[in-house]
Amino acid sequence: MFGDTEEGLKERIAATLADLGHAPRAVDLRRIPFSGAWGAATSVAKALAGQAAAAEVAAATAGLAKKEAKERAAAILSAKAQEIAATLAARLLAAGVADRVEAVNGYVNIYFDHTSVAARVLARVRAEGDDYGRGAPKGERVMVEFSQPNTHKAMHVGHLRNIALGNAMSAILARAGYEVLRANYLGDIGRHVIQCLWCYRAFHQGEEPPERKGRWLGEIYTESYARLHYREDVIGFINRLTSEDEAFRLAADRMLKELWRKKTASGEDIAYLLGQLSNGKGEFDLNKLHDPGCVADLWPIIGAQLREEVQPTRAQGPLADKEVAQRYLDEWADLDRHADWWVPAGRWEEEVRATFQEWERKDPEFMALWERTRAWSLDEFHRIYDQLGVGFDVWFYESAVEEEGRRMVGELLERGIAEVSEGLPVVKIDEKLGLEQERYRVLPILRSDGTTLYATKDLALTREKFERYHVDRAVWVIDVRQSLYMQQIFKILELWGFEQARHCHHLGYEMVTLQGAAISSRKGTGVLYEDVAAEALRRARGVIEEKNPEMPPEQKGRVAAQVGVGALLYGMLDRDNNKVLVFDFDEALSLQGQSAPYIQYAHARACRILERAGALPEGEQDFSDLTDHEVNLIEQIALLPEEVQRAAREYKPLLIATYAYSLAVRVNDFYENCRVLDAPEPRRGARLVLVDAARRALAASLGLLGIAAPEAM
RNA sequence: GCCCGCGUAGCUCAGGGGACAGAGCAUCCGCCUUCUAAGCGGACGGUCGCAGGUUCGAAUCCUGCCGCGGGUACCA
Repeated sequence: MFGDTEEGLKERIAATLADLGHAPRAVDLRRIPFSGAWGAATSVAKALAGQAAAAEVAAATAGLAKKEAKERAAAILSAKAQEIAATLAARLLAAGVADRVEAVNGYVNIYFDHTSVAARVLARVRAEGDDYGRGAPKGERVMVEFSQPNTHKAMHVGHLRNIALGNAMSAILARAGYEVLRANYLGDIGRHVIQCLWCYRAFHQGEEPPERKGRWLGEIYTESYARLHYREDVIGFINRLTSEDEAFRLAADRMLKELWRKKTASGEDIAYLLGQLSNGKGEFDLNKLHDPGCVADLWPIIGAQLREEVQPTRAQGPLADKEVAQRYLDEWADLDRHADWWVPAGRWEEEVRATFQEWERKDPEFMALWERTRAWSLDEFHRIYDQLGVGFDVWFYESAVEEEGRRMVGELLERGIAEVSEGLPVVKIDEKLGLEQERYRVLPILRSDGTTLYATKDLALTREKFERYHVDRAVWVIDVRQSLYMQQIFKILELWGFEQARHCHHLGYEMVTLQGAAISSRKGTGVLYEDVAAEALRRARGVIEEKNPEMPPEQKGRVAAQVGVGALLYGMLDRDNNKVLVFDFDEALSLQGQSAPYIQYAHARACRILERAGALPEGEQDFSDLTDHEVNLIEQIALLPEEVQRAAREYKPLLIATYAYSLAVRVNDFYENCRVLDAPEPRRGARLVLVDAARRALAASLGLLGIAAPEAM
């Protein structure tokens, strides 16, 4: 907290306490929490008071009621603490520890000499320049894997949280002194890709748009999901309907008579349907029908019944709850738009499996299609990374680790780490670790049909990280829901003998939701990154036009991008990663208050002062008679190096996000209260040096968050 | 069932043993002849989910309970 002086200070306090006859005990040090007061405080006196006054307290409170006794004890202890603090403070002062040492409230406050500490801090910032805050090299190589988008799917704002966290974490670790490798791992194969390509070939071959093909592919994926789940959705709908709508149940008999007249359904199926539609249990199961096709004929009859419930034409019908019926009618209409899917849907799953086989046997035609469409997605991803200013050192692809994954499964089986259970290779982790209670459970590492799982590839890939990239520590930025899975992977790697596995870390984050509903690219309920970013840039541009119309148009565009994207990124970083983030468009795009633009603005203001001032003054400046505004700012600037270390240690970019904001608050406070350019010398020179240091600290902390620091806004 | 996370101002969130619990948004009032007002000052607003415990001291640590979310062998 106070650099090299911290340990020394603690030792001197401890020695002084020993001198005063107190038993040895740990000495705490913290910052004095008052504005304008800069120094270290210790609460040892409070702790010592508890022991020193124990007997006195016991005597004074004997026989008193609990509440009274407590108040009495508190009074005695607080007086005792202040007494010890006062003695200690006097000794420290006499010993020349500092020019000002005071006992306040039982604390001992050791005040820094503003002038000399300010000079030291600002000299350090100036000497280190753009490297201010960089920690000494740790000699450890860390790989941070993040982003991991799936090709053939759209990028939505949920993915942005991952990118923002991973990018910031990488920057923080790098500045803290680690050698960092940023890795991306693209899901370019798997069920989702096969599904998308099946849908593309079956329904959209040759109709791709001239641009934004990646996005279009995402839409195809969403459609494939809807198609493949169509029957399930219909059955689910019927089950909910029959359990909730009594009028509907009572009409079952009439509806099935109508179906019977169509003569398409067998008597057995009619009987089954009648039972399911009228019993209200919601257990209708498609597999129990001889001919699922009859549901297609029943479907319009269901719709007619719901319309009848909403707007009765027959007087004698049972009374329906119109609100419920209307809700179901709306849902029916949604599903009815794709009524023609029902019959062919029966063979789609089969078609998808066949497509999977094409991949497995590397069918040339299929491979060509896969590569072509994959490139569409990759192009789009690269555009997004460029806009975000995110770069990667290593690109991994799921498609490239499948084979290695299979080999690895063989190896794990041979070594007895994995075993075949219930027809597939698994690792019984708890059993292998000899744990009595279930904790890591069982992880399947290959499907029973021999196709690979995510775990298959992940295990193989991680081994590659260790062996080929020689990383000492691997960090995964992934959804918290993978938390158990990640622990399983770490344990398996440990069982496998990888020492590095003990230092691996899962940087989990909670999901991004949309007013309660989870974002899902399967269901297409996401807010696409592209759309949000476009709007963010548009709003930022609007503010620039208003505030700074003189700025050259080319610069306006650049700054709008820096501000808009910055606002989005900051919104992803300024809350704890294990808190659900409800994405609010206006809040995320806000350009005021606690936000990236606020911090960027403080930076731009500092830049403007420096620009107008010309060159920085050379030599030592006089930092005597600093105002509270200046002291508070310097104190915050001085904090950056340790905040970087803490953020790296705790895997918390949030710490930097909060730090940057408080720094900007202090810069603005300084700006409002302290004139620089028209201040008399030597004050002017000293303040210019301070502004320069503040500017560097702001730029550095924004950089750690992956956010640009424009010089003008 | 078991495991993990969350619960702090009207809303969104910081703070995770210490000195009066802090921001932003929202609402209201004030500040641009002075280095960019994307700013600044002020007002309003809190039994820190509940109950015990540990401690000189608990929003913070421990236990139990309540509420919400997530995970729990062939999804990723």
